[in-house]
Amino acid sequence: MKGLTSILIINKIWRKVLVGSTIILLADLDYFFAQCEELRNPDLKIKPVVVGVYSGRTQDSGAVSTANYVARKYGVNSGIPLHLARKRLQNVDAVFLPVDYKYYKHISDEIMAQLRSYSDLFEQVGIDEAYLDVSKKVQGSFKAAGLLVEKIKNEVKKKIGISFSMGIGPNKLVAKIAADSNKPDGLTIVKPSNVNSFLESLPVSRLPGIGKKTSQKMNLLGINTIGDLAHYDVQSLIDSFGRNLGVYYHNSANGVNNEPVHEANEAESISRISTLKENTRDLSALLDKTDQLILSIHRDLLNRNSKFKRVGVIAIMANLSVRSKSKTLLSSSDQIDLLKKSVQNLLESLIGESEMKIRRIGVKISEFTSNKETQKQLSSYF
DNA sequence: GTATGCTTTCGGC
DNA sequence: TTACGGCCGAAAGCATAC
Repeated sequence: MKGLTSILIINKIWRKVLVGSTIILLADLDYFFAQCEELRNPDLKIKPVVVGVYSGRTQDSGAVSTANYVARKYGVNSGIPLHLARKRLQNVDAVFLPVDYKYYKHISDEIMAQLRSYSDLFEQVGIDEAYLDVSKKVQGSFKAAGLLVEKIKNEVKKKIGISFSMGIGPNKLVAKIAADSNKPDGLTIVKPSNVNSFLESLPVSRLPGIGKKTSQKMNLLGINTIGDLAHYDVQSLIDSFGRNLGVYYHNSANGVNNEPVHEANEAESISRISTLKENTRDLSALLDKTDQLILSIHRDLLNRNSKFKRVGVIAIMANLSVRSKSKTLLSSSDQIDLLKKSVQNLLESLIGESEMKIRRIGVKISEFTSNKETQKQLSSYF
């Protein structure tokens, strides 16, 4: 065992000598949905562009998915109600469009293929982000990495017409924060020797995984910047946030992160959610909607040749609070009737727990097993 | 008391 | 005056087993 460890360490040192340090890129496609709309209609570029999810319940009910930077100047950001966006842009020549996911996905696929070709290891995150491990490709040189990124940016701009922001760092965490710090069309390089000075003055909320709630809690402990967090006693962090998070926060604040770049796996859950025409707590009205959602989920399930073992329903109540119910089955299944029956049971019990009417309803399945595996096991058994 | 598993909520994009 | 999507994975919260 000791011998093996030594070999691994020697291996690591050799790698360092041969290729230099690890270099990770994070590419983040700028205001992606809105930029895609500008791509197919360049006249939009000078106007505020708002891409929204329209729920169909009233004119303009829904939320903003992405807005271009012209619209953001008016306070129109992701997540705000479309009505509010209208109000903020009422005296401006603004353009409101519904999301066209298929089109955006097509553009994304082309860009991702391009990015992948420049990487040693590639990991797509969502429709608009990707990590590239380019350590070998650039021989561990941050300078070479910077030149490579300029080249990729120009090529994607020329071939596809989309801009993105890039962060370069010694690991995924630093690359991500770097990319966030200069948008749109930015490039930020953080060499290992600059990691600490780069991070220390930033607010803790810039660390992935630290949102509003956690940063408020940290502020109460006197932790405001990432530098404060980096110097805070680890054991005290563990006491406040638990072992996993405490260690994660400590390492992250010090720029330490060893997450490898790897190809994304298949999704761990499939879900659909939809806004009802009007608020209701009538079971048959809800089941009409969940049946539609189930049909779409089941199509996806068959496409990936999987079985599910867990079923859930999620309800957004009239006051926008969220309730959910889920259940693990005794065995995996791909049967739509079982799915429908499970959803009905969960829905009945959820309705029984509150007097409030429901505004949006969703269905989710998870804990998949592959049909292929099952078939293999069966055939080898017989 | 700690690990594990199940269920609900949180939060990023 | 108010206004409010549709995903996903991770974390939190809780119960049970050892």
